[in-house]
Amino acid sequence: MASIESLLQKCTALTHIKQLQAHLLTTGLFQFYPSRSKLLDFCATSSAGSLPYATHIFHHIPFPATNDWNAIIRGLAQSHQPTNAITCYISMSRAPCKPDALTCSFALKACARALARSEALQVFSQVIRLGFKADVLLQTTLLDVFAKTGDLNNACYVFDEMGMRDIASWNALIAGLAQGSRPSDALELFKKMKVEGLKANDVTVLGALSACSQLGAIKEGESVYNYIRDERLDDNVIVCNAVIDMYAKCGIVEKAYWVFDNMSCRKSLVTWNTMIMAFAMYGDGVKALELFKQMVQAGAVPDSVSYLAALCACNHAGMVDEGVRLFESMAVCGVSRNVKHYGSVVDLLGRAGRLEEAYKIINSMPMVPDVVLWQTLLGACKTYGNVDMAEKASRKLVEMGSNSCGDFVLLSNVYAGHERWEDVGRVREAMKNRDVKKVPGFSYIEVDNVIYKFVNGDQNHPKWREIYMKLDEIRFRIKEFGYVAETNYVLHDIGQEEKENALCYHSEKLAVAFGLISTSDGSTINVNKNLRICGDCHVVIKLISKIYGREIIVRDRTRFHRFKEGSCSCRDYW
DNA sequence: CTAGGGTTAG
Repeated sequence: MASIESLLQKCTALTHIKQLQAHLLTTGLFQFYPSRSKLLDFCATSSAGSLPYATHIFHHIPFPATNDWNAIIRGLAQSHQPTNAITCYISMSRAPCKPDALTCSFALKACARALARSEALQVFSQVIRLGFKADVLLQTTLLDVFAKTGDLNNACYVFDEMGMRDIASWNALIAGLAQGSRPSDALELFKKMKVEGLKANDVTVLGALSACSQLGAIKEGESVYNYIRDERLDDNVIVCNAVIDMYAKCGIVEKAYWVFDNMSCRKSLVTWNTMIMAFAMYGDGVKALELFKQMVQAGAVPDSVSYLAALCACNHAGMVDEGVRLFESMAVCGVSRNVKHYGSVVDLLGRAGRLEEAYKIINSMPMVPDVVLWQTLLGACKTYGNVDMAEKASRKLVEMGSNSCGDFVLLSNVYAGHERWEDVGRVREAMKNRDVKKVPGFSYIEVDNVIYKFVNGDQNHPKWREIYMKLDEIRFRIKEFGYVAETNYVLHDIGQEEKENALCYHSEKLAVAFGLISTSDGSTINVNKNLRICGDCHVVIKLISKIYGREIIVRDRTRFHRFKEGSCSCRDYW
């Protein structure tokens, strides 16, 4: 008889599995290993199988073996309800058979997916009790769980304590650091790995590229790409996609497109989506939509991410009607809309001043609108000075328990625009009574291969006095060009002069000033900010680009701004 | 027929 593996491989539907099960039952093989466990495993994890059916079989086994449990725990860990795997693992500890290393592996994987940190620690203590402490694979999984649950210190600790490490262990920590808002540490580890004589593979470079993208570290990114080419890692479409994304996020959309256009491997849907999103971030709506068409012509089927990228492109390019048409065509094409699609059109309509339509769309949503949607609408209300709508949006935000400082400032600015000072005061009072949160803004800039980070009002940089002097100079020079500080971007509970100061030392201004004093005349300055650029900084940087003859590229949370000769690529629409 | 399991782009 053919082996159970080869028979399972031929199963493409649940009925095939059932036939095989019947066959095993009649031949009496079902009660023996490894056949039963292998069938269970296949049924629980393969797309041809069915997890409920696997669970059903499992419950009818009088004394399940370790491998039967493993099959179910593995299946549950991969399912939409990974916590069920943890529950199952706990019931197993009351069963007569013992968990093995594999059981622990699947349980830890479930913890990672369920973001269950304390459960992961419990599984880990079991790992030690059962004597699997030195298992490299388990240690790597554990490291990954810590990283994914946001406990990077413990992830590093596990890594440091490992007696043996292989490439996957390094990869797990590099990826963990990159995805856990410590991209600089990820890059450092990437370099250290090479120093220690390990050869980076495709997974390693993905982590490194992700770190470069976040930091906007073009030099690093470029050198990673050179390595990729030398090692021929670019025959992997996933690697190519990450390279395209890296170039796009580091401000070189042309290079991103070059990589896209010169790929030796087959493009995937992600490849197209990445490139469309890249054009969108630059406000090049025409190219983005062209690519969207090309993608369809090439036979790819756009998914919800493709539509999001295209909508985003319309949004950043002010192509309102195209955007609305795309949004409406989604249903026809059978692509489901999520909160982000709604967010994008609401933004699109809001910025065009079509507030009523935006409001109607929010109310027509089949899912609960999130905070971001109402904030978007509120922002549009501020732009168009619509008090009624602003009050509606604010009421929703308060109901939803939003404590964001920006929301209060927006509402108070709408009132201020109509000189309704009593209402302004009321909002200010509400802010004091609540513990409003401010997300700290920061900016990165790379100078001579070193990445510097600035926070608002930063005085930690060794050259901070020089930087502040440069900013004073800038402030003086731009006033000649008629600059007036746009202080309505600041909280209302401080005086005018303080407001100007608060604006003056925004992280992006500090980074640009540092760029001016530490790079050669005429060279391009690249800055990367975690939040959206503020209106005042936008005005100031435009003027800087003109007065100092510099091209300045600022990447903010959502897009790129390319400042040149006094104007910005976004045409002040963002 | 007693291994299998870990790291991965939009």
